Amino acid sequence: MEGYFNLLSASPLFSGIEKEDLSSMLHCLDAKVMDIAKGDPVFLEGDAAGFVGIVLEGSIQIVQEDYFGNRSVIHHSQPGDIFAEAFSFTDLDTMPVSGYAVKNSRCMMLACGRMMNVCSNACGFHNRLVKNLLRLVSRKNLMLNEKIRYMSKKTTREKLLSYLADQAKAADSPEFTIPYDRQALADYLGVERSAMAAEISKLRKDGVLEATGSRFRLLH
Amino acid sequence: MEGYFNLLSASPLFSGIEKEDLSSMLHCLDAKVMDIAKGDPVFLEGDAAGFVGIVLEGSIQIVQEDYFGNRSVIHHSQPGDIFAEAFSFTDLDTMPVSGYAVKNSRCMMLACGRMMNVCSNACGFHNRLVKNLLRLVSRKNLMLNEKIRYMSKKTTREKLLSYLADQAKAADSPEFTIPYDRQALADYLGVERSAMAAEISKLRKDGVLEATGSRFRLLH
DNA sequence: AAATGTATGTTGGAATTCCAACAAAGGAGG
DNA sequence: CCTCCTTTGTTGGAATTCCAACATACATTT
Repeated sequence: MEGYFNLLSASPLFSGIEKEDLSSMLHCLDAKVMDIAKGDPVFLEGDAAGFVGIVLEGSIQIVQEDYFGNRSVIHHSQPGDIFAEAFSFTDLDTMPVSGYAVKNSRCMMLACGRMMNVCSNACGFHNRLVKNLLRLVSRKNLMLNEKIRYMSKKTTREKLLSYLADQAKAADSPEFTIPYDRQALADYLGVERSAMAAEISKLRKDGVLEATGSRFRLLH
Repeated sequence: MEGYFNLLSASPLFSGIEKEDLSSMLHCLDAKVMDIAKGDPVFLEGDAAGFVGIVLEGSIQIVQEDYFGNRSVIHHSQPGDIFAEAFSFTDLDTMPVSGYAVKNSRCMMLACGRMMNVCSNACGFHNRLVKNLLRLVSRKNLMLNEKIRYMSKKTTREKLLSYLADQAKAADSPEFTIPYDRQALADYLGVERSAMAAEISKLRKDGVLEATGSRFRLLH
C-alpha cells in the first residue's frame, strides 16, 4: 500500500490528517489491500458489514439485485472515492447491496469498529475521521437523492435529460463523460436498456444531444 | 422547549449526553422552536441550508417537487426523528428538497455551524454529537436505499408488496400501520395514485392483504 | 483477416401505466 | 341530518414501457 499515500492523503476521508500520521492510522484501522478482477464482486449482499472501502485503482459499482436478476445501480466509485461507508455505522450486520469491479481494480478495506470508539492507542485522529465520514455519508445521501430525483420522472426521456443536465452542470460544460455504459445507465435510471437506447436515438434526431459511447454533448 | 427534555434526551441525536448537559447544549446550538400548521412548509427547496430539525409534535414529510408539480415523497419524520440532517454537512448552501407538516406540528431547529467545529465554549459533547449524527445520516442512507429498492421494481404490485413486506417485518407482525395516506404512498413508491388504488383492490380480491386506511394486514 | 464476443441500436406487439373523470365512502361542522 | 370537503376506489382509452429478438458496430484474440 506504499504507493498510495498521495491518493490516500488527498482523499476527503483523510482530510486534515498529516501524511506522517496516515501510516499509523491505517494500521490502527487494520487496512487491507485487495485486488479484484473485472466483473468480480468486491462484496456481496449478505456479506458481513463493518468496513469502509477506498478505491485505489479501477472502479467499483454498487448495485441492488432482485431474486430475478433485476439490477439497480446505486452508485459508482472511482479512485479516491469510498464505498460501503453508510452501511457500517448502523446496527446492520450484513450488507444490503453488492459491489462489483467494473474493471480490474484495487481497493483498501478499513475496519470500522474502532472508528466510532475512543481508540486506546492514543490515536487522536478518530474525531477528525468521524467528521470526515459525516461529510462523506452526507454527500452520498445527496447523491441518492439525485438518483431518486431522476427515477421519479415519468418518462425515460425526462429521466435521461434530468440526469444528463446535472452531469453537464457538474462538468461545467455541455460536453462530458459519464461513468456508465448503456446498460449501467439504464440500471441507474431505472429504465429498460433498449427503450433508453431508442430514446437516445430520438434525442439525437431531435438535435438535443450527441452521444458516442459514454461521451455526451448537450446542444443549444 | 422545557416540556421536551424527555423526548430530546431519548432521541438518538442526543444519545450519551446527560440530561443536565442538554440545556447548555441546546443553547450552544442556538435551538429554536417553531410551530407549523397542517399543510404548511417547514422549509422549501431553495431555502438556506445549515440546520437540523427535530420533530417535537406532529409529523413532517420531506418531498421533492417538479416544475410541473410532480411530487416525490422522500421520507417521513415523527416525534423524536430528525430531518434535513444530511443537507447541512456538505457544501450545499440551499436545500434541494422541501419539508411539509402533515398535521399541526412543532419542530426544533438546531444550527449546524458549530457542530463540525471545535466549540470554544468548552462544550465537550460535540464529538459525541458528531458520532450520533454519523449514525443517523447512515441510517437515513439505508432508508433511501430501501426507497430505491421499492422504486426499482417494475410493476406497481411489486413496488407495493416489497414495501409492505418490509413494513410487516419492521413491525414484526403481519398487521401494521404505515405513515402515509394513499397519495403519499403513491408519491413515495413513484406510481400513480389511481393505479395503486386499483392494484390494492386487486390484492384484496386475490386474498393477499386487507387494507383499511393506513392499516394493512398481509395474509398467509 | 477471420472469428469471437461485447456493446449499442432497432423494431413491433404485449403488457402496463398514465391520465382524467367520475363514483363512493367517510369526516367535520353547521 | 344535511352539506361540504377530503380521501379512496373505479374505469376506459391514450400513451408509454417492457420484452424478446435481431441488426449493427466495435474491440479483442488468434
